[in-house]
Amino acid sequence: MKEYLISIFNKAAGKLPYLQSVSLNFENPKIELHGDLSCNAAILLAKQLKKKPRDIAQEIINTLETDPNIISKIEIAGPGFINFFFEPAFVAQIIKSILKGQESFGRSDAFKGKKANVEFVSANPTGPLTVGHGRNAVCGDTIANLLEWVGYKVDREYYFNNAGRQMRVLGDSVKLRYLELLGEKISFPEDYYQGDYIKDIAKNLVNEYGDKLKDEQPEGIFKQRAEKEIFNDIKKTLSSLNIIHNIFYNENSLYEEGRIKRLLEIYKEKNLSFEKDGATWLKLTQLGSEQDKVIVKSSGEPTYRLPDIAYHITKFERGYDLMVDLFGSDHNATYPDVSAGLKALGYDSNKIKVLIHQFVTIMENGEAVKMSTRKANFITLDQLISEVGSDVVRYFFNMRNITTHMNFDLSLAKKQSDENPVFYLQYAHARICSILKMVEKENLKASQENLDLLTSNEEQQLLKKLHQFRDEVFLSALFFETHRICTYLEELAAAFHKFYTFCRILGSEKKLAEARIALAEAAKIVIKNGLTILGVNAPERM
RNA sequence: GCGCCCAUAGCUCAAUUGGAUAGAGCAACAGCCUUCUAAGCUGUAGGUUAGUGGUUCGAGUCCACUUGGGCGUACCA
Repeated sequence: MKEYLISIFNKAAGKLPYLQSVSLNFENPKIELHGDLSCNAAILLAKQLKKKPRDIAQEIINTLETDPNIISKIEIAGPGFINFFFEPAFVAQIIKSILKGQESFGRSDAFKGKKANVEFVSANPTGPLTVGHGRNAVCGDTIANLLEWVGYKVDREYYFNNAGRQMRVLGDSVKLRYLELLGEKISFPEDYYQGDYIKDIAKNLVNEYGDKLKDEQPEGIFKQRAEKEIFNDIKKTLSSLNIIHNIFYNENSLYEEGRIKRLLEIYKEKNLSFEKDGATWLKLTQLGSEQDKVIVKSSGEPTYRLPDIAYHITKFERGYDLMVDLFGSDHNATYPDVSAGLKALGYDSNKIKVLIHQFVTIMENGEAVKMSTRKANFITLDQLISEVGSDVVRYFFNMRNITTHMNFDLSLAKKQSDENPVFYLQYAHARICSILKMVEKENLKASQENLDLLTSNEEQQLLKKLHQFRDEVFLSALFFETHRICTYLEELAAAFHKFYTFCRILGSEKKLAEARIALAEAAKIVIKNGLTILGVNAPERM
């Protein structure tokens, strides 16, 4: 429908040049009375043309060459909206595109030939993933899916650091637990990793090596073993959500390849850094920031900013047209420094899209649970998945705008998992599969011959919803908003359930039944494609 | 103190990026299964969009201030 309007407006723009100076915007009105699609161009043009919007609207309508078999009515309404009403028979034609496109319907090649990198999760291997990481993981993977649907070639990347202070404490923690298991009296510092998983790793070492590791350094086998086991667990957790990163980028390689050293030299050469109090500072004030920041501590160790900048340079070198970084809100202060540091070197930081998601507050028995990996009072992502299932976890995190502070009531999630909207969608899909099996037994088949019979309110509502899918995918990708897909699918499922209730297939006249089967198949394809983007299964029966 | 984010129905959240009468789910109430899956459908009730002012044809959305919350504000990441 929208494509048709765009084409006739483009044609009219030849006669009305001012149409080219406005961005054409066709909306789906909330109220049926306002038509199927609505255009506000006349209102937007009023000021520029110094004419009444309704007069401009009339002029536009007079110029449009519309096919009466496609558009049944055009109205000017309110302050100057142009409302278009479509012929039911034309609306039904969408079924043909859907059945032709199948599992590709909704994809577009808008960004064909472009490469994108989505960096997400990126948790250091100091402990299992928590529910908080779950939001990052799910949204990151879904955004990657969305980008693929609009034509990008996408890399899913995990950036990690296995050096540094956190990891040293991890090694120390494992060694202490190891000694404890050997019967030594230890005192376990409060700021060490308290979780039971540390004891499990120590136990494995005792089982394999006995007391032979007593004199080993914590930085050696203890740290290495901990990293390996924890990383394996993280990957296992992610893969149970069907999340697979194809690139793991180790911060350490930036040092090994001499990138850190080189970057420092470049900043010095360009006179963008200076020495003070034994540390090296980046002249961020000169680049528009509030204050200068340390990039190498007086101890000689770089702060996170330097490797972060070097890391993003590798992404530029790897030729990405779009780089998405997904962080929790605790990182909201770090990015501007990195961006400024990159811009100073001539990199186009507009290619980097930093998405900050707000925290997940876990509620249990009406109380907020404060979580910390160090203190080990977290709820792991694994626990959550095993309690409610991967589909619910993925849907739950996807269904909300990442800007929202999200409340996760654990007790409620377990109790009411049956009432989760994801089942509403899956049920719609299962219902369609079931009816399609049923009609096969009756020797009925989908037919595209008599789609013009699909004129009832429920059929038309469902068809119009199907028209919107491709646009929803495109806009979701453009704005990196996964929740739009959820909202759309809930509306689509609702439209289907109504159709199912009021428009029966078995028992209808044969031509009508065959057209309805085609409609049901089209709805099935779109629901399934939408769920696929979200990473949620579309079951054939429930 | 300063910076970023947030505040919408009893609860959890939407609202086509400034559009027309702010919508869903859950919870509550009243109905619908001898007929394709009742994990469904129909109806009722629920709102000064935290507050005050401003910008314009038009504001939940943009601006200013106020209130209340989250996260930062390191020579941690």
